[in-house]
Amino acid sequence: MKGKILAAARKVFGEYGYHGTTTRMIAKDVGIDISTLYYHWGEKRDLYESVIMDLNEEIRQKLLEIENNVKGKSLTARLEIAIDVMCDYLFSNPEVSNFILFLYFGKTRGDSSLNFRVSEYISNIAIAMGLALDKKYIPVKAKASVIAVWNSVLNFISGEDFFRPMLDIGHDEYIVVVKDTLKFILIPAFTQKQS
Amino acid sequence: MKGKILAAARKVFGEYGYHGTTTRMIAKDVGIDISTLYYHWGEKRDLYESVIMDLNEEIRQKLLEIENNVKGKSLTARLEIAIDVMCDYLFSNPEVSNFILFLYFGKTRGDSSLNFRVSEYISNIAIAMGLALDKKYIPVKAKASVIAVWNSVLNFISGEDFFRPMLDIGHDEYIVVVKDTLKFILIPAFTQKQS
DNA sequence: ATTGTTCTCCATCAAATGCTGGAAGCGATG
DNA sequence: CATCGCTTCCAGCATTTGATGGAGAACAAT
Repeated sequence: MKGKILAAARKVFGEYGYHGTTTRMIAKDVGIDISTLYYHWGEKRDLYESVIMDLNEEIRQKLLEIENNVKGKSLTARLEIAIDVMCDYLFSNPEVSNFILFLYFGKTRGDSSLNFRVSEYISNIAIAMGLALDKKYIPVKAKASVIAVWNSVLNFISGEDFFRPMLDIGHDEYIVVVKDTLKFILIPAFTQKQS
Repeated sequence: MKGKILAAARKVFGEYGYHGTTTRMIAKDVGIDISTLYYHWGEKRDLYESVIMDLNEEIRQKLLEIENNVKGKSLTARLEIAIDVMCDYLFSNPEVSNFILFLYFGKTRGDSSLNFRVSEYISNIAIAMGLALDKKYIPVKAKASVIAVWNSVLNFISGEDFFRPMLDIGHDEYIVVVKDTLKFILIPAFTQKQS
């Protein structure tokens, strides 16, 4: 039950954001009374933070998976694999990217400072992609590039409802276009001669 | 007064999103009673939609300005100008990009279908940048590329509080890094030989 | 001064929302 | 069966929040 609630919370929080979500919405989504929800998770904020921690772990795993997959490959191949894997994962779990974007851009009333551990990920990706040679010092440029890529992926997935009508294509084709566009833009950038 | 309220609403809605914003927060920001706010703008939703329309017009103007600036320039120069102008504008008005991102990714309780006229912009940019030759038919690839660029810009600006600490740099340097990173990634992509 | 218009605020309401107490269901154990 | 622990739900409380009515201030026109 705790798991079912957590999954529903992730979904609803991802769609409507923290303030846009009411505990009753989550409870209804699970099919239980609010009291049951409070019995298992306590305050709304606690549940919200639990979702964050849950997502943190899931994404860490996913990036680890990518890291293992790209070892020894060429830079182009590494980028392609990373884009494909992340897109497949996020398209299958669209609430994830939505949730993360809310965390990035939305303030939460009352104090906040919720920590989503992207920072470590960014560095790890930069190294895995070969953008940084020394683990001790990762250039600002490398980090910023990874952030840009990371965001591009999230945006295309979360913004599907918004962007797909503009392109006038179906869902499956959208996935292909997104992957192609990301590769089209990113691969030349990272494989160009460093100036 | 109507103007002051609209400006405050834009700011607060941009920070906290629709549901995260209360009419009292906006009124307090202006320094007036809520009743005064309701007197001028009626329902919260009306005020919200007014902000959207206001932003629509402002962005249309900004893109028009860019369009006029890039005429006759090379593709590389066009991209650089577009990135610089948009970054300068959005860094000076960070609530704008935040607001737009909320529109993209956040559902609003109750019925929604608020229309933010990005679709036209996307096509116009594609043409202005020379990614599409025929105004009648703009390739999906061109549109998708423009969307990716557009999103990248918004993300860097709205996510400054999130990303800047990762890079461990100051605000002014952040602006420079963002512009450079965008150019670093985008220019090679669009100037590469089409395959 | 009177009148009328516009604007602002105080007090307040009704609904929504976060949250809780207590009673009842239910399965395991004795 | 009786008891215990765990879980679920009903009913309700306190606060927040969207929204309004009415009284008064500011000000202009006559």
